[in-house]
Amino acid sequence: MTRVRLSPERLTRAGAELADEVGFEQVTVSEVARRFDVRVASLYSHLKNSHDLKTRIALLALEELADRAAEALAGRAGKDALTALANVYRDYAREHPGRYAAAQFRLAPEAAASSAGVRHAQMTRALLRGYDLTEPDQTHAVRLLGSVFHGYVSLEMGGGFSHSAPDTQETWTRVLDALDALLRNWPPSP
Amino acid sequence: MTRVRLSPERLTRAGAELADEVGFEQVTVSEVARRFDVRVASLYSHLKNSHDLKTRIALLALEELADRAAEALAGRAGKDALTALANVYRDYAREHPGRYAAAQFRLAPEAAASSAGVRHAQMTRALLRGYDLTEPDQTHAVRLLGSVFHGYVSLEMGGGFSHSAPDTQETWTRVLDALDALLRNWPPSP
DNA sequence: GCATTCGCCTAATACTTTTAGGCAAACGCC
DNA sequence: GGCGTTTGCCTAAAAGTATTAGGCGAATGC
Repeated sequence: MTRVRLSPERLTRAGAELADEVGFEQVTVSEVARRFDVRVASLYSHLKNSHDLKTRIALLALEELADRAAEALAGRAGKDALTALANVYRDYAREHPGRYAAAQFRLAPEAAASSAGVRHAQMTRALLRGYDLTEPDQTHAVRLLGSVFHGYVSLEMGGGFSHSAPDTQETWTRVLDALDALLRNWPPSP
Repeated sequence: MTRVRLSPERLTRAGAELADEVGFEQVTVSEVARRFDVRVASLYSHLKNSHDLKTRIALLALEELADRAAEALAGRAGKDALTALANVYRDYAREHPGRYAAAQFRLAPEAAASSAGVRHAQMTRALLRGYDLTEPDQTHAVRLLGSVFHGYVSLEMGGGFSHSAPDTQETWTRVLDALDALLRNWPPSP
């Protein structure tokens, strides 16, 4: 029997594909083993445990997402940049629902700190340079944008906006218009 | 041996408590059985299966949340109502993290349609009567508010706003200020 | 008090997760 | 090209969860 050449990276990629097919919740060490046609126990030389696999998938998704975001922001500013960044999240979630769910996986604090998660916050800050916000309002705005992007995408994917009129694409466009208007006209603190 | 008097309702409540203690993901038919000191198989006369248990917990959470929202909105309007409704979600998530996670459980379309989920949308609509929005902008605004509430709460709970300055309470207040300003000054469509 | 119902039990099967220890393929070296 | 070492995948086994089938006794109703 020739060997299969497993590695944490290959297992993670397979896990990510599996997540997109059946959902992140259903990702299982056993199923990944099955896909490589090896015994489950064999994966445990490459992965600490099931949680480790999920963490790695989450980190992969965060990186991919951050890479896409960086590319989308390059050379854009203002509303153009806002729209581009927002669409990165929405499109990624549509193309890779399992990975997107993985990106929400609760990471241990140290893992989170060294993840691409921080790049995301930095990029949203970069976006805001096109608007006229100073601290602490800039941080408030970073958090608001993160909330809207994540909240919208997650409700839309979850069927929260049941396919009723008006269609979600229209809402998405108008929400981005509204956010742009809000950022250009951020209310002063009282 | 005297009987324990199980029922779907009691099992659901126990499951909800379990969710708040260990997380919705970790809710297991076996653990619920353990809490009633009965055999796992005994639960299957009251529940179709594990998925059924989770669905029931989700429906319970949605109802509780809708009840709280209805109470919070009673007698309030405008920004007062906006703040009250927003705090219902945030407070519920803090008091009952497992139930809040359950409320995001993907329901089958028919279950979703007959759930309290629709009440939530109606209440957000009611809130918007205090602002001057007509269709389809009202629907866009309903979706925006849902996204912000859910997105903010979920990121905050997930540690997304790593305990850095400024604190999340301040951001929350300013975000609600910003949303109020936005709703009072909704940008016309282009 | 007795018959019926129905609720919880035992038993059994099938997965998934995880650890321990074995054997042979692959690699590095002469 | 043979030889030893490493190491990668295997078998074995234990523990936990999900689920179904069928039994027996407690609760209920007359």
